[in-house]
Parts: sequence; C-alpha cells; structure tokens
Amino acid sequence: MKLTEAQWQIMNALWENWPATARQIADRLGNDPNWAYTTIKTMLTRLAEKKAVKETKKGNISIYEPVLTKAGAQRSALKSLVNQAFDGAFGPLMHFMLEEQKLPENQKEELLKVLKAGEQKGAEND
Amino acid sequence: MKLTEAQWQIMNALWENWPATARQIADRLGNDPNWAYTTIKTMLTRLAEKKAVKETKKGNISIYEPVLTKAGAQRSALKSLVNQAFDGAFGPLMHFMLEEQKLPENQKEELLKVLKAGEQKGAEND
DNA sequence: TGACAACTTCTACAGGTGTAGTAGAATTGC
DNA sequence: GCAATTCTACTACACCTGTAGAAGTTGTCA
Repeated sequence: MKLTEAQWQIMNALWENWPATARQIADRLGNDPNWAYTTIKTMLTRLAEKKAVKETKKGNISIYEPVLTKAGAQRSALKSLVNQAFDGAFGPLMHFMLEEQKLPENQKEELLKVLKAGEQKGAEND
Repeated sequence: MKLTEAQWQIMNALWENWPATARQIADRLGNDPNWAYTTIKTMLTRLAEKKAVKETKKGNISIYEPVLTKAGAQRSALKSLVNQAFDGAFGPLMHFMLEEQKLPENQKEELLKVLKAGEQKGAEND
C-alpha cells in the first residue's frame, strides 16, 4: 500500500500511539502542517476507505487504529524507491548512500555496528 | 526536485543515453508501460517545464537531455523517503533494511565490503 | 509538387490529492 | 432543558497526474 506525503504524516502520528481519536492526532501534529481539523478528519476517512486504518465508532466519536503497520508501509515505500530510482536492486542504493557520504561519521559507525550485529543474527536464522 | 512514478520511467530512459528524441525514448521504453507516443511527448513537455530536462529544437524535432542528474534525483528521492518514513535519519533505514533481511546473504557481504571501503574513503576527505 | 509519414502543439478528461467550509447530530455544562 | 461545544458527514474545489486524441506543421520520397 502506497501512502502519499500527507498520509505519511497522519499515519506517523497514529503509529506513535493508538488507538487515537481524530482530535488526538490533530494535537500530535500540532501546527507543523497547519491543517484544519476537518482536513485531518477527511484524510482519516480516506485512509479508512483504503483500509490503512480501522475506524470504530464509540458513541459520537471515531477511534482510529492502524491496520497497515509502519514496517509494512516502510517496506513498500522502500521497494518503490528501489524499483523506481535504483534499478530494482538494493546494491545500488547502498552504494549510493555511502558514495554520497550523507551520513555523518558517527552514523556510519553505528551503521557498521548494526551491520555486524545483523551479520551474526543472519548466521543464526538464515 | 521530486519526480512522479511516470516521470522516473521517462527520466530513466533518458539517462540511459542522451541526448535523445522523444521517439528514441519511446522506443527504449518499449511496451512495458504501454504508452502512446503523445503520452510520452506530453510528459517530456512537462518535464521540460519543470526544468528536469532541456528541450532543444532541431528543425522539426525536439532533442532532450537531462538537466536533473540521476544522482540528484536519487538523492532527493532518498531524502524524501527518509524524512517521511524513517524519522528523518539514515540509521533507522539501515536498520530496517537489515532487519527485514530482504537482502540475500551475498548482498549483505557486498554491502559490508562497500561499507568498509566507504569507511576508508571517508577518512580521506571528511 | 503532391502525398504520406512523422513530429509538434493544443486540448481534454477522469481520478487522485490537499485543503477546508457548512450543516446537522451528539455531548456536556449549567 | 437549553446553550455552547465538539464531532461527524457531506460537499467543494483547484491543482496534479496519467493518459491520449485531433489537428496542424514539416520533412521526404517519388
């Protein structure tokens, strides 16, 4: 499932803590994207239509919870990126990230650490 | 500069080899996205409008060349992804890629190699 | 020099997206 | 019980995107 930019913002707010009401989500978003409450509500409705969230009525108010998991959304966003922009392979993406040196030294270190950990874990269950 | 999915396809075809005419691009695309010639032409016009490509008239025909580089487009696509979906930091993205184990063992090895190389290179020019 | 091919520009249109107002229903506080 | 508040559903609308046809222009081959 592919999310738009605005939808990511909503979903991020929801994933942060749920179930949540539209009001709570609006509060979490604050005025970074300075959206009217009804805008948020509309987007939640659309997200419910496309089954990214579940909407449950409790009396007057709707309570939302994610159906699409964050990992799932990340997975598909990453896959899209790789397909569109990196010839469908992870290699070029990795390469790019390092070539570009966008990561500060300490992140590179952390990355290496993570990688090594992953390496060991991989040995266990692969 | 952000490209849409269709725009990525066009740009990928152009980056492959340029300058190129609309016809050449159409031929390269083949019928993977089964687009009418005019569809491709329209998209090229739009890409020219947003200055992603340069259009030069040579008699009757237009010749296109990229203005936006592939690396530039990749950079901004990656940045968007990271911002939207990975809390704005590379760490989580890296983490995710490894956790998800989407990469086959040999790619992980290559990644490690690349990483180590990057590490050294980083020492030189950082 | 005229017909056919290829190319261009203009125009169109449906569906999606961002954004929000309005009106009506439910809740709450006095 | 009624007014103020809050929530929901419905509606709207402009812009973007994918998609392409129509008509006009230019090039080319006989």
